[in-house]
Amino acid sequence: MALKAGVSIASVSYVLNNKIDSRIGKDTIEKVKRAAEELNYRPNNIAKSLKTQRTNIIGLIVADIANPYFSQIARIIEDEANKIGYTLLIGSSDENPEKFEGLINMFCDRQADGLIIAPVENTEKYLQKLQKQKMPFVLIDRYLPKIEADTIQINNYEISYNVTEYLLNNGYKNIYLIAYKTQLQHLLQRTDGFMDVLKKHQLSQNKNNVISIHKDHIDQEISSRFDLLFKENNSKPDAVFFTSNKLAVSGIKSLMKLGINIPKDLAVVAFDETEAYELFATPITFVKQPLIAIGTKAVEVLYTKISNNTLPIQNIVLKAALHIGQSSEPKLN
Amino acid sequence: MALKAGVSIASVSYVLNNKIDSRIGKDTIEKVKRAAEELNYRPNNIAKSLKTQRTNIIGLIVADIANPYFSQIARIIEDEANKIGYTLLIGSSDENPEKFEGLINMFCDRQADGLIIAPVENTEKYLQKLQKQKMPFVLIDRYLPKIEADTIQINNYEISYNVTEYLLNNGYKNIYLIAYKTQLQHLLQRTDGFMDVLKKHQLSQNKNNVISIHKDHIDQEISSRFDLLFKENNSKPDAVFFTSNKLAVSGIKSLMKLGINIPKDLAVVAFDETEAYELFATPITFVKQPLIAIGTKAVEVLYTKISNNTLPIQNIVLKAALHIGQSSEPKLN
DNA sequence: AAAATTTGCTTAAACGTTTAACTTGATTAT
DNA sequence: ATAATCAAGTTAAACGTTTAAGCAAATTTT
Repeated sequence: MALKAGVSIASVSYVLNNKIDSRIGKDTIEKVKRAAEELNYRPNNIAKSLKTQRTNIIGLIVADIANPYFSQIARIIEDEANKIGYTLLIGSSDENPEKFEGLINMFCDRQADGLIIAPVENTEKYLQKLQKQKMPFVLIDRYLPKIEADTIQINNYEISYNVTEYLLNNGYKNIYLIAYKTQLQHLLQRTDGFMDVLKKHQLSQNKNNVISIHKDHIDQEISSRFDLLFKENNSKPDAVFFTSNKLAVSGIKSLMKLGINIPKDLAVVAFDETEAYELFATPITFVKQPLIAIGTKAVEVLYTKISNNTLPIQNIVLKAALHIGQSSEPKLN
Repeated sequence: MALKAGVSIASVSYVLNNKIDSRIGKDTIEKVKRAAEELNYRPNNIAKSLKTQRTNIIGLIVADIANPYFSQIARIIEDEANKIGYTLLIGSSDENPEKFEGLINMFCDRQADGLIIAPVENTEKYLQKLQKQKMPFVLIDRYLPKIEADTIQINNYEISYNVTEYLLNNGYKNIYLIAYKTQLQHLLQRTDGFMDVLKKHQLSQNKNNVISIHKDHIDQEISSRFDLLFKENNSKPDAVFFTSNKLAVSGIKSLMKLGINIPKDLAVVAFDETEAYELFATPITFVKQPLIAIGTKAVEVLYTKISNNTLPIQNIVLKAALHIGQSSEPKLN
């Protein structure tokens, strides 16, 4: 390239990087640009990265890329990253700590400039390792109490509290929460919000209004719990609140099999969006997370962190909204 | 690292890359391995790539990563790539030639070792550029007639032919095909298969049994076409065959609004899977593509291409299967 | 007119690996 | 005893950039 333009290798670099502070003559600039055009020249990013110690790569670790919640977020983050000149590398941990570690290592090996992470349970040590190596990162969706780091979260407790109040106000008395068996704080907060409303209204005798499902056997467990719940004739639920889209989809399938009419027999509220809701006969009421805000904030916070790793930690909480459909219409008595 | 082990930088390289052909003593191997362990040493891939001219990166360009068809394929390809030591970089063109070009450039700039591509219309020139630069690539899902390249496809014509015959055999007489307005061969083949069955059974008077939808206005166009079709009383369809999952989801939503009962009033067959079908009241009959085979074959073919770019071109055709639900049950008269 | 500064460009080191070529000492073959 | 071979390691060039430092010529300042 340099010889094609008939100038030094350094001049090429200065011109192509617009380093106008270093003084390059107009004709040299012309020569280089024309040669670059003609040769279809594209600088070698590998070499550039080796020298500059920056790759312009952001790594994203999601829990499950097949889940529309994460694939949507990934798209948003990709767009935001591109806007500021970064390439996004995506990995899916599938909630598996080993796979999670593998991804962390992969991103470190590829010298990502920073990471956006939805952490998995029991992965504190890997995040601590990142902190030791001064790899900038931002946690999204979840956080780990032992890790002091930048986070983007939503108001899980509050929105869950509000949803439960909303159902009560609509006349539902025997509300069940379908949750995960988990230690993940953001999910526990959803349960807490629910429970606190029950307590407040002295309905807390029913601690067993919370049904906890193991993430690896969603269909089986929901199906068998629902069979029991809706076949015994005392104390049937009149509303269920699913704390994730996967639980909701599985649960609704189960309810269809049981021939339960929504909302006549049972009100339903779900968490998160998925296209699947749209083919269900009754428009589903669901908690809509501010995905765009989450994605843009995550990139923004990470970018400031990459630029200056000594900045104080930010813990950003965004508000989710309740999107009201017909699945939770006021109860008719 | 080298000084930590007390050996030369070269010895470290030999040991860590298991270059046993070069003769390294047992104690040196020990020293290096222990030092690597202690320092938590991870070789710099950037430098490695600069020297070796290989990045161990495979790029994947899909048409729409939010579509479960492509996100599934992406997961499969990622797993396959990892198995053979490659990292997968994913990009989504959103059927936009400019974005497509941007991704091609990005992958070239990042020095991917090879690309797996679902090409967009009017992108021949970018693929030709790749061929000129000797960048190995494999086309999936689609192909461009002007481009001689390795491809993985399915038997689009045949499966569409079979689906149409199947509907006829089930007693449906007035079948409509919902297709895209497009020049993409694989989609045209689906239309051809459909039309050829109609012709064979002398039902071809109705060339307008094919409804072509512009990809950017799916909901509006389907909705208005269906409004017309099902409100006029002569020649109502008794079956529709959607040639993609997006068309199917949109179409089924429309049919729900129109209060049409499936399969009593209308049989439905879709192309490709999506979780959304599962929440629909009637289990949907759909064409199931062999996603795992597509993904593994794509990686396999690409890998042989990377290893030896002079090998002859392969055009692999895999078979799709019809997954029969209740949405296309034999017609009751 | 000499000194100082500015302009325009080049030189060369560095980034962290890989790998061919080399060295040195030990062993084996003649 | 000498030559040839082998084993175990080191040296140094190279990959394609960036960028500090250097240098000459032109311009400005004194």
